[in-house]
Amino acid sequence: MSPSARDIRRQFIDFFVEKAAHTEVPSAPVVPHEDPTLLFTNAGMNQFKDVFLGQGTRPYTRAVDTQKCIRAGGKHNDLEDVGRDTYHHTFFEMLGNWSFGDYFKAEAIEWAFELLTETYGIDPDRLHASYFGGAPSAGLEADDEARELWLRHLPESRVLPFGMKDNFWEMGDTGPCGPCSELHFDRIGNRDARALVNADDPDVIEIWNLVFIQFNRESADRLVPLPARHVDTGMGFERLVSVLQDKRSNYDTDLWSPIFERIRETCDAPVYQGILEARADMAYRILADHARCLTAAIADGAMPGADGRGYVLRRILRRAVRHGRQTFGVEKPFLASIIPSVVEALGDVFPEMRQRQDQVMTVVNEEEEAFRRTLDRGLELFDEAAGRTKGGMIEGKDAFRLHDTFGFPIDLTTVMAEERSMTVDLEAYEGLMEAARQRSRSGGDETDRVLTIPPDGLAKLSSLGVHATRDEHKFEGTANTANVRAIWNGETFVEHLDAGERGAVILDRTSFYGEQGGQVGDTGTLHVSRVKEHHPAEGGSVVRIEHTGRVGDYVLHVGVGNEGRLHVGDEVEAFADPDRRDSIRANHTTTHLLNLALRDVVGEGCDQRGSMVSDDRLRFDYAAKGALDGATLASIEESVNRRIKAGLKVHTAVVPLDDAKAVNTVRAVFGEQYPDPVRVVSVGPSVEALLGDPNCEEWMEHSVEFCGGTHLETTSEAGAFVLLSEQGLAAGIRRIVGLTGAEAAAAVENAREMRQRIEQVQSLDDTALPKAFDDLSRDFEKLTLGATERLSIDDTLRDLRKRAKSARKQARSQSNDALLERAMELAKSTEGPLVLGRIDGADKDGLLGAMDAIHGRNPKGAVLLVSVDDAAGKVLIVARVSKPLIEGGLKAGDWVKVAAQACGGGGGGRPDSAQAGGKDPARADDALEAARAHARQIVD
RNA sequence: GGGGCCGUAGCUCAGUUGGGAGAGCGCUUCCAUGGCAUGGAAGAGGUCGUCGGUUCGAUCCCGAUCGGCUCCA
Repeated sequence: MSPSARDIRRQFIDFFVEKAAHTEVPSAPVVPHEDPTLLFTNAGMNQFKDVFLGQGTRPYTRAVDTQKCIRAGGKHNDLEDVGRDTYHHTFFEMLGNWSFGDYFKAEAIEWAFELLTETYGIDPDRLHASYFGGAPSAGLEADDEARELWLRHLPESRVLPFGMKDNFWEMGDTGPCGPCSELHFDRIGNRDARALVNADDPDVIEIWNLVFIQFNRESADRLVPLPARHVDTGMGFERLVSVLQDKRSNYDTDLWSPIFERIRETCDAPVYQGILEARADMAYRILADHARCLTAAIADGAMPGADGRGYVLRRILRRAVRHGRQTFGVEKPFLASIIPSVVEALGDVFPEMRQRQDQVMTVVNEEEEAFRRTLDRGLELFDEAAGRTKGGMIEGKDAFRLHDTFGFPIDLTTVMAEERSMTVDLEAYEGLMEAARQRSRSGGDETDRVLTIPPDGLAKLSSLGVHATRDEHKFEGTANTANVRAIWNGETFVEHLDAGERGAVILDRTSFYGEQGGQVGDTGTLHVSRVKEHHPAEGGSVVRIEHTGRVGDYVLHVGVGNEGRLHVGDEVEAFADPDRRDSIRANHTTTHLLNLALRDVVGEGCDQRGSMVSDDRLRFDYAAKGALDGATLASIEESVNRRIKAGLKVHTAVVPLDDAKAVNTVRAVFGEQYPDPVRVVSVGPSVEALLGDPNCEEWMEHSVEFCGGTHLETTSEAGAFVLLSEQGLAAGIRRIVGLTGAEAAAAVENAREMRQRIEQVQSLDDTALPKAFDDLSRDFEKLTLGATERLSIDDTLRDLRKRAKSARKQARSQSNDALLERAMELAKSTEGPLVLGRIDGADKDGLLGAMDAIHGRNPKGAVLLVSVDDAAGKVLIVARVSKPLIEGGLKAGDWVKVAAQACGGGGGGRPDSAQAGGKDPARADDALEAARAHARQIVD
């Protein structure tokens, strides 16, 4: 009887914990925290990257874990391979043991061999070890140390050297690196499988990679030995299980069978046969893999969306839905019902999946519904395109449009075409695709580049001896003296920044707050106080800092040189703009109060999904089912203001994470990884009081959050809070925008003035009302107003709008009556087929109406009317000509043109009906005369 | 981060050399009708997403902006 996946995982962890005092570390979220270079966590080392880069430390030097990984999108993209073979997955677990400057090769190799052969009982004859065979061209020697260690257990014939590609690990172009050593397993056995190692043979597979980090690469040809050497190992869990359960495919293990069973029930599918080429079996594998991936990602807080990792999730979900529909013919949304089987399989190891199961299912369901809607729209276009094919080939531009606008992958279009015995012009499609890619690439903003430093730049920084910026005084923000350590110009590090140049300045210490945790960075100035010795003649310099950001543990002061030249090595006085900092502090503390008010008013479940605190407003995104009504908004606003008025003291303290987590009222953000110790921000009670009695009921009245931002000393400094808007962001997520301080006061004042104006307008009579109402309502749209005020004012305006409308209508019908009357008089007083006249004060519709009235009376003639609008300084001309007269040569278009040209304008239209305008009301009669002359010439 | 498409009546959408805002469904009223999408007549309902520009004139052309969809990196 083979061991279960659960046992295998447990044995791995226990082995390192018990055998060698490793600390068991939970898997990091699959959505990386503060690492923009990474779409998803894709390797076990991600969560320890800062340790390897020498930028961070851990309270332990030996760790063991199973890490949730996603490889989809980005550089490592396995999405298209999933389902086609037995071992590619978008989501998988990576087992690993780690040494941070502790043990090295001997122990790592010894334990790896012992675990596999003794604990797991793998036949040593099936194992091959690979080691780094050296690369003379790169100046690297063979890793004979590893070779010797393996030879203690394995014969020479199964300890094999490989080159850079297979056995030398590098994080980037520069940075930590080192040789690695892998264990390969032969699924068949009793043969000489040497030649099949690293040869992409499905039966001779790599199961464990041991990386020995011993160098730091400073440049393409310079390697320096590291003082602290690390071990980073990774063993693909799914593959290991297949080996230990003696299955040739990862999918044949008990990790997948419960999920397959659920798919069979849900989709009413034929039983899984395990055949690689079978369409149904492929769909099984894709559905199961994608369901696992979606569960992991969404449970860690990712959402399907239009860009970045959200877009990757959307594609994965659609691919799953498509296979369910096309292969199993499922019509209803079905994907969500597979999720519980994933949670059942993995929920014990990754409890967040169990906690968030309902939410994952809701999100998946909504996204599937949305996909169905675009699918329907695209189907119409497809039908249309199919209808006008020539020779049964769908045009490339139609296929492209389906892809680009409706999200139809090309293979879907091809399949649908095949079902109708048609083909797709793939060549033209590819051409358009490439053109689109080109267009997309050619854009781009120069100024953004300077805002961040890529990973190799970072490595360069540390090799230049630039240490992490000391920013412990960022909470006070007082001016400080600092030394310029580096200047980044967006491409490379430079020695100086001239006036007018843009760059990012790195100081040894700063009191600027770098953008972090949803709080914007500070702005300010850097003044040179003492120039570096060897260029004293150049004098001082000032740099205006427009943004402060963070990369790794460095704080970047991004700005433009104002005067002089700033050199690396100069001493500067750094001033952060104090007023702006105050506004940010007010908005940040108020954001915490808002978070608490939401829980008070709406209840649990409205968890924070993000926030943005800047100097002019605050933004808070949270999970919610639907919109909040006016009364709810009002009471949230009131709740925040009550706490502001109460003048509560804001306390901060850095305390052990576990102690802080125990406090009952803490609102932590899901999926966020908090440092230990963590900074606690408490509004009201002191942090000592909280920790002294973490379960005290009273705390629930107060806001306590883990937060690294800047805050007020007492809440009353915020002045007031105005809730500006509440709107939907994405399925299940809503956003509140709010103001504090002066901005809030202005919004309150705006509302007061607006109400006054409404009262004035209400007292107007019907002639003045329409225009006054238009002005009022236009200003209302533009005005910054609190959401509750806006709602209630909008209510008042509704009645007024009705009144204005009917007043306008009545006025128009009255003026139209008058116009018609004058038109009839004109017609009566004119002899012959031509009616020309001037009816001032008519608008376009009125004039056209009058013209029609005359035409109705005189259907065989021609009419041309002129109206003067003195206020606008314009002349309006309309004309209508009957068929017989058109044939006689009188065309309405020409006619009005002649008239318009006589009063400084132009115009045109159809032969039977035309309009024109002029800019000179004084010459309106000239226009009329010109028109009369023109018509007489033709008609008479 | 960059590109493409879309935004017109309560709903689904038409609307080209730039020249008078439409259809179907729904709604209101009246007439007819013993029936599950009943027939007929009349009517209401529109800042053509918003702001700016070009023009005598913009739903239409141009620019910005907001919202929805979508693709690429």
